[in-house]
Amino acid sequence: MGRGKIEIKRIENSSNRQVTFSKRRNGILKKAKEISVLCDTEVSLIICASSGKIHEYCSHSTTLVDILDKYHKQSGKKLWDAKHENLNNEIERIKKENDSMQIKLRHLKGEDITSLNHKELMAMEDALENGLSGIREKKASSNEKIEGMRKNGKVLEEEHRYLHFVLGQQELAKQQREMTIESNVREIDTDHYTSQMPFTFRVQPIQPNLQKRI
Amino acid sequence: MGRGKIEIKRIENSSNRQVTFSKRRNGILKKAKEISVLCDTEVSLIICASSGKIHEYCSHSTTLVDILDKYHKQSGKKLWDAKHENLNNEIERIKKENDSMQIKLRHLKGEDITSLNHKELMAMEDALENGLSGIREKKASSNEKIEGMRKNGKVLEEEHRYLHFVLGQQELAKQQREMTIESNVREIDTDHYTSQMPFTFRVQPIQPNLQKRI
DNA sequence: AACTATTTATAATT
DNA sequence: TAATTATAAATAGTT
Repeated sequence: MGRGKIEIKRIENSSNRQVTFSKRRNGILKKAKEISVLCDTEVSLIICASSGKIHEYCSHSTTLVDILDKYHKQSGKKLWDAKHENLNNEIERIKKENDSMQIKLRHLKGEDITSLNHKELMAMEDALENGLSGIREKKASSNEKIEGMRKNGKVLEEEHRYLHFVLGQQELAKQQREMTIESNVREIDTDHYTSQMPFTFRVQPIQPNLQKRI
Repeated sequence: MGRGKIEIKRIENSSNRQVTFSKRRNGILKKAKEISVLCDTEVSLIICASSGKIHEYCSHSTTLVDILDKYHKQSGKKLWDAKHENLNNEIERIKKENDSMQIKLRHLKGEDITSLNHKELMAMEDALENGLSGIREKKASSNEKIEGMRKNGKVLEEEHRYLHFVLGQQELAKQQREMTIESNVREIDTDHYTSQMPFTFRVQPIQPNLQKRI
């Protein structure tokens, strides 16, 4: 039906093929709708375009699943069995993997080891020792870091308190100076603060090897 | 397309409807085949007649399941039955379990432990120590058992060799007796064997505390 | 089920 | 890419 009769075989020219696809797709979708309405029947039409897009018609008042159910019952063909079988195999495979890991884990925890032979026990011992040394290394470095942070924190805190103290003293001195500027009171110097300061506020050298020159 | 234009609505006359169904069904099946060949596409057409009979077309080089698979992926609509869904869920669940075990195993082997915090490291260390002590206990008892078997084996071997020796001597004595029955040779007694026997063949008491009465 | 007048679909063209 | 048109194909009503 067109300007010329065509042979029903793959259209090699790709843009022609695309145009024909578009026209005939609309045509067949319309036909599907018409037959389902005119004859009151259930129709499912699925067309997969080479682009990957899917065009579908499913008659009103039903669903694809309903139609497939009917198809299944009537044809006796088991559409899903192959699929189910594959899924079941997959489950079987993963479960086995799971079980063997479970056993390994139990062994590493020292459980159920009666079944192991001497060689296996030796291998296990090696693995555990390796793991333990790894863990201990990690833990040690982590402990060090924490300890380091703690120490550093303490030093900073003391410095902080000392600075606050000095600041407070200077503030006090300033006030006194202002109040007694005419009474010729000697200025309080920093050495004086230090000698007044409680012991805990004196900064300890961070590097104990570097002694303060007295 | 026919002697007169028709409105697209259910044909009330049942025999007319049946005739139209038959004609249009052939028409659309032909169209489905044509588009799939001309445009090289996958097509599935399912028509459920009111009689209950199902008419189907599925393009060459594919199957309904394939097409439905594509439909499923592309549309995201759930075509699968509950069983299918369950199997998929099960796979998902087991895979997750698998992954977490894999991670635990790696941790126990001392790999990928940088992500662990201090508390987790402590727990891991405990687990490894437990495992190790279990393994060592087992290994020790196994070693003991092997040693025990080895010792026991040696003793039995010696007894065996001794018994062979005695048997050989008795055989010899019998032959000599037969050969010299008239020459009045004194019978060789068991004490005599023992004194002739090399030292290694003398049975050592298994319980050293039970001394042989002399 | 076959026929055929007419509608519909669409291949080629614009 | 979309509209047009000449023609093939489909089919509604008839026999």
